[in-house]
Amino acid sequence: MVQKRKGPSSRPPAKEAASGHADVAVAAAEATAAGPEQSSAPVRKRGRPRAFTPEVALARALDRFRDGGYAATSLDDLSAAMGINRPSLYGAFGDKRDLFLKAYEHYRDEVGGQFATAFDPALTLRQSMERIFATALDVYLAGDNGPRGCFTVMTAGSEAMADPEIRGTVLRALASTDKALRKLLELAIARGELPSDTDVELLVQVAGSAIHTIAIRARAWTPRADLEVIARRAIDFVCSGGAAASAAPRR
Amino acid sequence: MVQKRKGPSSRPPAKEAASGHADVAVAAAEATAAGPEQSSAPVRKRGRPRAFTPEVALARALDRFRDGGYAATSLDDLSAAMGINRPSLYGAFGDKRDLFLKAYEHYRDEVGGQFATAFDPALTLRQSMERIFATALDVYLAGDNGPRGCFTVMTAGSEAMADPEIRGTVLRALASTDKALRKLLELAIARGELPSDTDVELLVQVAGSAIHTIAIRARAWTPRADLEVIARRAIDFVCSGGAAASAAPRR
DNA sequence: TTATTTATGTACCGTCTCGCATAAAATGGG
DNA sequence: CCCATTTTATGCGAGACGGTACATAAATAA
Repeated sequence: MVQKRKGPSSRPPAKEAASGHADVAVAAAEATAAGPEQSSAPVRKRGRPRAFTPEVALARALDRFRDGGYAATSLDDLSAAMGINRPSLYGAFGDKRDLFLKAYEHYRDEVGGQFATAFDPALTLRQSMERIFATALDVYLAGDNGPRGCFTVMTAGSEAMADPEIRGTVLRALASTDKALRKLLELAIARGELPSDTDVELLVQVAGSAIHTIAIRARAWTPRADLEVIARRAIDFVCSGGAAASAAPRR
Repeated sequence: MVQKRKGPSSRPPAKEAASGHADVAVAAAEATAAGPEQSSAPVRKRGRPRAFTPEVALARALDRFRDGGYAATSLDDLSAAMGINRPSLYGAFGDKRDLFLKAYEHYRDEVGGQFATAFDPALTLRQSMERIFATALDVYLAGDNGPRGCFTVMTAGSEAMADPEIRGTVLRALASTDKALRKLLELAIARGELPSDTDVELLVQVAGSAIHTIAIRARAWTPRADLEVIARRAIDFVCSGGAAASAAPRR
């Protein structure tokens, strides 16, 4: 956590260094959010307790960032949406950029969890593919003010170019999806669902890029039916193994 | 947040209504940019001449918008980069949002022109595909401060959700690319470069989504060689006609 | 109880934001 | 030559921006 920005005498890092693993204990709290007062650890911390649950506050912040992006979302917007006054917000999550990074990680956990069920090895290849794209459509089209799209794609388009740390998270997210798709296809080959000479990288590319094009088009309010056509083509193509990858090129 | 519409008494539209086709005459100037003083129309307008060329000023503005996006680019940034003080800038292009839209149209003309050579009917399908992706890589990886990516993808991720007019331009750009690819493939079929039972929509999707995934990854500093691999796969796939589209699905 | 620790709410800082009012400068028309 | 027209530069102003002091409130430890 080098974080070159920020002037001297930054308090939040000092707090982390002083209280040690306090943040870890808080982060261990499950997102189930059963009751507002019932925290995870039986040991109560020393001072005045927080009036908010960090998990749900982060989710609220994420909503705002997903709607407008980093630059267009002000701390006032965030403070209002999270129900936390700015000084508390700053004390709990650091400055705006820190909050953005934490919200992004929250997104990765949340959406990663939604996609995880689609990659369940108990499913057939086709079942997995159907769920992957069904989840993608649900995630990308949801939103009170309009389709929120894919946060990784949004962030790649805005902050990833100039900010190395944010870029790192984007690259990690992209690589994670590629890897999951590759593993899924290799498992399908091992099971005999796809022929052993399948061009895995081609199928990974077709499926992954279909997700990206869906994310982009969703943000522009492309009707769900149109996106489903794109998804259907990718699913059928992958599940057919690329329709004879061993066929000789025609020219 | 994208700032509603603009209050009453907006001057730039009034000026357009008064001076009539002034903007059209300026817009008709070729982008060749031969000399700074030699304007398009031989008739000089009445008042004090402009100290800048609208075309190159728009190009400068576009550079800034492509680097940081709409919200993160201030009018001071734009004013400095264009070499135009804010009031002149406002008088010539309207407010920030108007300037963004005009810069976007400039981008569409410029990049559309670069891609146009790739869609020359005199080229073979493979030659066209090679040029399309070579152009995409050049355009998306260029930039003094980092890879600028695809402006349409960037704008889809940021402003397109909440601003209908910007969204319209994004949708037009997306549809334009799809249409050009479709036409290219249909021509290839008519010439016998691809079999008549080729699944055109599948190939359009694979090529178009490859462009999108390249644009996204480029913004995150993915090495050019990695992007070339993606391009290569899309090119070979399309030029092989999808490797037997008529093959029966395996399951 | 008292001390300590942590979080909260108000209020504020300096800076930047966008847009515009104003007046000077540069051209063509009469 | 003077006027009309258009663009230029200076600079202002109301508000939003990110970030922070400060005093207060609420909890635990001694």
